[in-house]
Amino acid sequence: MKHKVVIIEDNIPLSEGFAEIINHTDDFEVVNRYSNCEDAIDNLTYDNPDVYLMDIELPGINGVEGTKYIKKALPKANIIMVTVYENSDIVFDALCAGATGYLTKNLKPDELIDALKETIAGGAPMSIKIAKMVVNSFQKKPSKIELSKREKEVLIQLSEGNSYDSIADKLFISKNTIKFHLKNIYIKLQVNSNIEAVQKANKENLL
Amino acid sequence: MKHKVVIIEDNIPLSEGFAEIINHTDDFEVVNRYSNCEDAIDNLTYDNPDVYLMDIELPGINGVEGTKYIKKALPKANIIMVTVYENSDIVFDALCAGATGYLTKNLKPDELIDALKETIAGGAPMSIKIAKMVVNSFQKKPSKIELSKREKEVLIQLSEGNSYDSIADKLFISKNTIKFHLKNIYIKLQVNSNIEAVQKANKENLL
DNA sequence: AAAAAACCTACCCAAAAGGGTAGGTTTCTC
DNA sequence: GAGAAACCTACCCTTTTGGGTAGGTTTTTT
Repeated sequence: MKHKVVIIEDNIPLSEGFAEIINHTDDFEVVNRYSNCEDAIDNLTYDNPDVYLMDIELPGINGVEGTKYIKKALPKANIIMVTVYENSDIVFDALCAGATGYLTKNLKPDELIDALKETIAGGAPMSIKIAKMVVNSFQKKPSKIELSKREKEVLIQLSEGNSYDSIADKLFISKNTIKFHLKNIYIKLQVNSNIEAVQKANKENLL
Repeated sequence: MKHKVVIIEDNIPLSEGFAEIINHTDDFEVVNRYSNCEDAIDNLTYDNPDVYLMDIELPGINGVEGTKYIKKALPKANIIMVTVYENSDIVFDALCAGATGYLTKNLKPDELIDALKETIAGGAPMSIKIAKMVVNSFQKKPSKIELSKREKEVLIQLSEGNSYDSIADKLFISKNTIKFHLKNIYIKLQVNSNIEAVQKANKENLL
């Protein structure tokens, strides 16, 4: 049994090209092609493919919203975004929406097939630049702000929802000392409330 | 000029195997091999390789800490983790530490070379499972908690560091209403302070 | 040994937040 | 058109925070 692929792409020549490539393989076949999400969504359970190839820029519902919808209806569906966009926001939006992989449209036939195979094998095919972007997103650049050990402890306790009183108890220091550290933290972090301090510390990875 | 590779791996046969494979290519050569991070760190600027292949489990400084150190000294260094661990914490720790890629040790010679090439091309080589893990980490599963529109607005304002008074002004409602919504939010989120509410809302992606 | 950071404590006061009760309107759903 | 849910407001009072001053000790750096 071949793995079923559905293509959602409004550029018909491109869509046909993909289908051509896929239908020449032994493992995959294109069971349907759509030029918009709406039509694809109407036939979700009928098509029930192993993999969707999804364009992002589509008339009507765009690829990211379409991905969310399909994922809600068919949580096990694999959706590979195939698009020209390498803008980071769009990439991350697509991944957050539930995309399994993300390829750019300049891909070679081999790469398309490899991506399909990787998807079936439980992987997440990505083009080189995208993979790099994704990995980079983990690399939090160190903040220039330096908190002392004690200040970090206080902030961690605070972030866990403790009041100054209970933090004082836990750290065996007085509430006044907690406030003293907080004041310094606010200055270092350029904020003036505990909420902002906790959020900024989280954002800058200070804890 | 061949691209320079340094291997940090305490399993000598494995290290030799990698070197053998790499030295048989036209594009890469192993300029040094170490069985611990300390020795590698001593020769950072002397070796100055294009790519490090780094084991995680090493005597002394482990691969993740070593990666942090090397990245600090040589920010442009490409460090590929090569390890048996597929535990998610370790993978993400390594990526956060600055690893360029992450491969598992059962890789084939071709895959190793491909990974090196991908690295030089500015990519982030990952084995299939790792790529999937990384992509999955973006897919925030929707929380079962539902906040009303107004509650979200209040929480967003709060997360931006505004006081109840200024939130009241911005939303054209009274401070009492702010407090009313907050009370309901605390119940829904099972917390009892604004800090916790903001943090939980962020974590659960409610805003 | 001197200087600089980091750490600790106490006190004061004003502002902000938490928790409770008690009412009302608007909007959507059945 | 009844009921539910979301939304809104006003009180009350207690606790918690923020911001200030003014001192001290310990630890690290120069």
